[in-house]
Amino acid sequence: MPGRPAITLDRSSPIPLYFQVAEQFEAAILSGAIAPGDRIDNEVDLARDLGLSRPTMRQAIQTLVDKGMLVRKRGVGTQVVHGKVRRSVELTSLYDDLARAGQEPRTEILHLRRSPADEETAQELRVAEGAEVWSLERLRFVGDEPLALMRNYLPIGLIDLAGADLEHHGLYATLRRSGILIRVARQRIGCRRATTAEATRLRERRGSPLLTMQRTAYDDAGQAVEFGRHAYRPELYSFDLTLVER
Amino acid sequence: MPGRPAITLDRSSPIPLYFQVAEQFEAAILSGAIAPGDRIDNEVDLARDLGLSRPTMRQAIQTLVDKGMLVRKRGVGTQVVHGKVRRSVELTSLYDDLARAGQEPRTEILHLRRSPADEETAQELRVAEGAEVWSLERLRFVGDEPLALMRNYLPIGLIDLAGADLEHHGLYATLRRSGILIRVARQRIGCRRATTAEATRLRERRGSPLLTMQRTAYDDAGQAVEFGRHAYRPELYSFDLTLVER
DNA sequence: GACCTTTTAATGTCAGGACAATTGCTTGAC
DNA sequence: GTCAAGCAATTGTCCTGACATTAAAAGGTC
Repeated sequence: MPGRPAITLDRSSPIPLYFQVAEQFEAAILSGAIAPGDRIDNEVDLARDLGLSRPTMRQAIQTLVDKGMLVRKRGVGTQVVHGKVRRSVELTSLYDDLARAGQEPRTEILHLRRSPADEETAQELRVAEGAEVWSLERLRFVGDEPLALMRNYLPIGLIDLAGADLEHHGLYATLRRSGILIRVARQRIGCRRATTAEATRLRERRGSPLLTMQRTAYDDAGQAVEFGRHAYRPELYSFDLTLVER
Repeated sequence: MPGRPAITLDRSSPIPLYFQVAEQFEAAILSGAIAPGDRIDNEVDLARDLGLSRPTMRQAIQTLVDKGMLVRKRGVGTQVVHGKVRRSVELTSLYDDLARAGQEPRTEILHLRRSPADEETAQELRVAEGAEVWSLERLRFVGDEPLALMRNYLPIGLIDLAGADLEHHGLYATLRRSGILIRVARQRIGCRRATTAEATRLRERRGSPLLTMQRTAYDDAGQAVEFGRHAYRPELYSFDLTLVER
């Protein structure tokens, strides 16, 4: 029946206070210290007891509401949502995802070269059709099984991929280390039959269903940074997402 | 070069001020009155000119940032994101989606009955295995083409589906009208071959790839109110989503 | 001209307060 | 006993103010 976890604040830390509070609430929820369905204490009391202002406390709770872990009801209170919280689709690469899950991913670079952009790629990256772009094709494994075939296109001049260690760090981590921060991405998830070439690479039969994802990512200047066409083996991969009504 | 659209505020309206501002900014962006890449005026000036406080103005901008339409950069400003804003995955039903797109959807109810919950359904809805739940199966058309086969399971007692007009209103609208508000939903998107029964219903060949979506929806009390297993024809449907880094 | 420092401008964080709106419960009348 | 009015609890909205942090631009020095 704890209406709140034990929370310690470090005011000298550069980590924002609302974030510290949110983190510790999240840990308490994930560990089960606060059970699903439990009501947490009201904002005013929490703020007073922690020595915070109410807006700061509200901001902490809001971040968890946005994550789908808490639900607020005016006149009632704030509750922990039922149902285990699956990881939602995030702005991270598959490599990061797998590494976090401890699955030991491995990447094989099939090719990395400069080539003219096809029509769709040019449109997504906002370059002229036929203009040169980086073209990267990779095959990702979990253990010995091929998992995904990934084709990425990046505008030239943004980054020099030739020297990047793409086998060990993932595309997004490579971009981050070059100071390129992805802020917005638009994805389209679909499904189609494997081509012969895809089937060979992924060790599937020709015509097997593949889960596909197209993504265009934009940096914090709103510029298109990456366009990708990926294909996943559906027995090994799916997209989990949490939707929250505002 | 407009740093802002013309904004009118109605302080007597029950619609929150921050929402009024966000709506009008959104309209200006969608209409192209503010072009992608344009920087909008800074928060302080906007707040002053509109006669609002800065937190309110910030809240307005934040809602659009959350939607992926704007990007903020500390020390720099706030910009309109490039790339047309596709509809993101929202907490609405397919019926709502299609109706909004003016596609004239049509729904055929294949069956609506009470039946014992299988293991997965029972777990998702948090009822005992074998307990009775509503079982609803529908086939959705766009024009003459079957688009999706939808199987939904709802706990009994929450709502009486027997009298609902599911052919014309969609499941979520029906729930809304009964005072049940969906606040959080978890989805898993995948892909597999069609079974014979599915292929017949969807006018596909047996073994054709189908896009699948599993969803569990929770109301504002955190209770599971719906579990669904849907299958879509991949030539006619895909999932678009916008991801935003927080 | 290249490089470092300072300035400036913008968003990020936080405080404290006030009132509104909604909900659920209690109390009272019938 | 039942129903409705009132009340208390809780989140929603909005205000004013302050300082911190970051990034780009401007300026000065070598």
